[in-house]
Amino acid sequence: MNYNTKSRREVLALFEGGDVTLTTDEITKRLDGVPVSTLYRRLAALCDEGLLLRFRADDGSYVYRAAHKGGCDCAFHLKCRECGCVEHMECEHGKELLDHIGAHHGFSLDNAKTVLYGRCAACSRKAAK
Amino acid sequence: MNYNTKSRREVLALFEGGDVTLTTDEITKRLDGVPVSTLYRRLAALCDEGLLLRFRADDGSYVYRAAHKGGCDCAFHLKCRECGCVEHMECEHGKELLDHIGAHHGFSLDNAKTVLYGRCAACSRKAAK
DNA sequence: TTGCGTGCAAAGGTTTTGCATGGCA
DNA sequence: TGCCATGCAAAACCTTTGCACGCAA
Repeated sequence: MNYNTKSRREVLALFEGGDVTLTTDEITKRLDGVPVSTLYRRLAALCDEGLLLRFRADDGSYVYRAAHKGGCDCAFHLKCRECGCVEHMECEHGKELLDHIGAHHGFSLDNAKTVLYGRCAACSRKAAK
Repeated sequence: MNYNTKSRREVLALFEGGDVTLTTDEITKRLDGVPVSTLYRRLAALCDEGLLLRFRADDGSYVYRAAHKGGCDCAFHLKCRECGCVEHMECEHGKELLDHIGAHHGFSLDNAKTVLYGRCAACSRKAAK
């Protein structure tokens, strides 16, 4: 399974080199000519393989992100609701909270699925003007 | 605007008394007979008024929750991906992290929109068996 | 050759909208 | 009475699926 086909290569190429986060809409536009059914099937397969992660966007559509090899080490991901950027929060405070949530609240967090929403520093500055 | 109509009263009644979280599907079933278009319009209006909060569920549909008067004081909400329960995490650790995120990462969190996903204590125990 | 992948079109589920009518204030 | 709310049906939207054909291994 998982033949090395053209569409597979094209989809993966979009996510190369960095913390790319793409909506289904962006993917279909960049891969103009590829039928959506193929895209959905390929994206789903890549998620199954663990190469991509899939989230629900606020508008109900999907958003995909490349899974970091070996798993992302970040405690949390901070997504700006204005510019859409995603910050990876890799600091001790965050990791402590993860431990605390597990130890004191009995809750094991799925941090591949967890995104904190808010407004990033840049957009806060813009809004303050 | 916002007349005190039958459907408005019925929708609000569902959210009375506690931390209720309802999917659109549950709402339409409990209010059998009310057309979905009315429900969607009323739910949207109640969100605009600030009485309800609206989130995307994993299946792409909406989930509604009563907005606490004066805003929910919890640092975070922990949602179990198995049983669907939502825990309000009101502890100093969480609040410290909120402050830290603001102070050190320049990120102002919108905690009405932020939900941490994982597995609650009860479901973890069940899974361990 | 075998079996997954592709393309097209049709179906599925949830949410939104148009329009005429009904009901609150 | 004026204006918002309601009901019904149709549309919009994103995603999934069926089926015959194509292509990688």
